[in-house]
Amino acid sequence: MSLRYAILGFLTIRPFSGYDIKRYFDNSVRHFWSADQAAIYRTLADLEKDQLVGHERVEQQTRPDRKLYHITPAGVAELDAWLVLPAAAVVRREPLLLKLFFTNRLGAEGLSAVLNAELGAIEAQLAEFKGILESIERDRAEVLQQLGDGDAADGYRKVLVGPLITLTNGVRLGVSYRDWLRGLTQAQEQGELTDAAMLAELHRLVDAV
Amino acid sequence: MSLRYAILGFLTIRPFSGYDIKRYFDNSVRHFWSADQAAIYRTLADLEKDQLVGHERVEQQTRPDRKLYHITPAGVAELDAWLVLPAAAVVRREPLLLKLFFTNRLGAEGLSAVLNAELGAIEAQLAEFKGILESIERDRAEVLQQLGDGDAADGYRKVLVGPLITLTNGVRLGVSYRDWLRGLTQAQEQGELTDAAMLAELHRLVDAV
DNA sequence: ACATACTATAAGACTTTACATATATACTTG
DNA sequence: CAAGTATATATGTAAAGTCTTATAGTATGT
Repeated sequence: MSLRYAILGFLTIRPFSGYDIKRYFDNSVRHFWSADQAAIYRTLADLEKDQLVGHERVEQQTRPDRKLYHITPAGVAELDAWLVLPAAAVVRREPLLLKLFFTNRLGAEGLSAVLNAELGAIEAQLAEFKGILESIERDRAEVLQQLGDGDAADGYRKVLVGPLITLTNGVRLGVSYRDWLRGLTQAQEQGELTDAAMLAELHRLVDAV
Repeated sequence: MSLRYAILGFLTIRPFSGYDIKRYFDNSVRHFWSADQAAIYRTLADLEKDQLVGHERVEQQTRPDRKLYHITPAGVAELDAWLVLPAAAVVRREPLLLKLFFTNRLGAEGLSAVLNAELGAIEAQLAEFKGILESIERDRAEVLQQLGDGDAADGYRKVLVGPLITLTNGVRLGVSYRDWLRGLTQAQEQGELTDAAMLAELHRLVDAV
């Protein structure tokens, strides 16, 4: 369960409430990590039981009190130990690929419907990435102007590298995915979605590896 | 739960036992779908309860009896209805990206260790894809020679298209993933794993979209 | 001779994730 | 003014998936 580590990681940036963490997830790492709100609150409770995080109650007049969680030294140690471990193999389950695996049962109209729906989804995601990039740059310009040139600015820039790396992954793989879908659509339109044509393409790809 | 549909799909090819299905999963679709052995047997029982599949007991002297499952007309209808639906959005959870998101805590050695482990894994997978392609081609040549030129051969070739499509996806995305990892390794070696350099690369990528 | 792996199915316990709902208040929008 | 959205935490429950163990014979390798 790496949700524990995801939360510990966020808490190394600064203290957060459960509600904050949920929003942070949804805004910054949704394309490679998502978490249920209920799971976040329960995991925070677990982490606290293990003394990896602690919290202070922050009273609010107009809203329910916030529980502002912070990471403990033991929590930092646990996180750092996990970070250097090779990443666990991921179990993938992609319903679209499953559908395409049975293309022969889909029929031409069914196939183009499925492909078009997926193309729309990936294009929306690429647009979202563009938005994320822009918002990161706006933030960065603002923060760097405030901080000037010093250790604080250096620290901020180092923290930025990780999010930028993952964003690069999203954009690169997203583009490949879109191109693959476009290729399929085109092949279908030109009646080239045959075993022979696919095999030829695969050879091109594999030989270039 | 699309495991139901995955199994229904396989049973449209020909009857299978639970054991067969598990092997089929592991050999052909593991890179985008995996299933637990216990889950397969339970799902087969569920599908039978819903009368979407049936089975005959095949006696064996040397081994436990096989239950050879076949799909029913109701099962085919259920599968075909699912196939044309737009694919459900996938929830991704990628531990590697989570680690890289917190690159600033990883340190240089930790980062290269994690990147190298992942590079090894993806290169092994690409090699596996190459092997799958070769085995498909061997099979194809053999089967087509047996079948000659007729409806049976046409049917076989149509069934092949789906697997080839998903394999193309695996190879294309795998190559992109590997190139992304290589880029990171190179950038790190050259001390260019900075926010400014990453932002510049992201701009190149996003502008090309 | 012994250990390991393959064929074949299945039940039990457990973990993880998802979905719904509860509570309480403020602010916005039609 | 009603409905919806946002803030903030928490519980209950169902579904889905994983891990372990059981049975039982064969085959293969060391």
